[in-house]
Amino acid sequence: MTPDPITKSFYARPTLTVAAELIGKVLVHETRAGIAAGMIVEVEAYIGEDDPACHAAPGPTKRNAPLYGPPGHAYVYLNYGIHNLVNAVTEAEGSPAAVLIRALEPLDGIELMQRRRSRGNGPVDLAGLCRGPGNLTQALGITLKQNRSDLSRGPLWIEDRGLSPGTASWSRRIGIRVGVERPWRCALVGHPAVSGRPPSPFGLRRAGK
DNA sequence: CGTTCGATGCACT
DNA sequence: GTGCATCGAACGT
Repeated sequence: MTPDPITKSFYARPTLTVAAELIGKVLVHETRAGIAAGMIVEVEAYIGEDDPACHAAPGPTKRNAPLYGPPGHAYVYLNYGIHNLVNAVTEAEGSPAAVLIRALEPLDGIELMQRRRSRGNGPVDLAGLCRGPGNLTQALGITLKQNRSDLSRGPLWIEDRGLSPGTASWSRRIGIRVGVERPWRCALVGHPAVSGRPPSPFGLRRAGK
């Protein structure tokens, strides 16, 4: 028996609550190629126009419109011209906030995911298959077509299989230049699929010309 | 080990 | 024209 997709009321709550409870849930994407799924092991919260790292910081734009839309929908966008990143919209309509899915433990469709991630070189090891927000969307075949899609209907959804994920803890968000101080990243302690970029002591990088 | 840098597309100013 | 919620190869130590 396959569990039903998590419904809208789950997402229509404070973003930090949703983020914490998404750990251990299962992200599933079904395409013509088949089903691919993994347990969520790492997320980050982006909350409101006051959060400088949130895409809603400049106020409503064409790009961030899904953040202002109904909770329980996907916000997918292209980053660095290469990577699709997937979020679950939270809170309420008009309250721009979302949870970024950063890493999964592969569960279903592993061969399919290997194929999608394969760069023609060697195979990707299991722990690295869905580690990092850009890698997991590639493995699941998530693209901009899934932007604004309803996560309670599919073909992209999140379900509760009653897994016992282990202990999660909060830390600083990764890979952003502003709003770094907010400890809004939630990840399973010691899980091999969690993306670990240790913070460099001098993270400043000057873009030369 | 560590850090740097190129690839790449699109929204935003 | 600029700047990313990234990734991984290519360096240096």
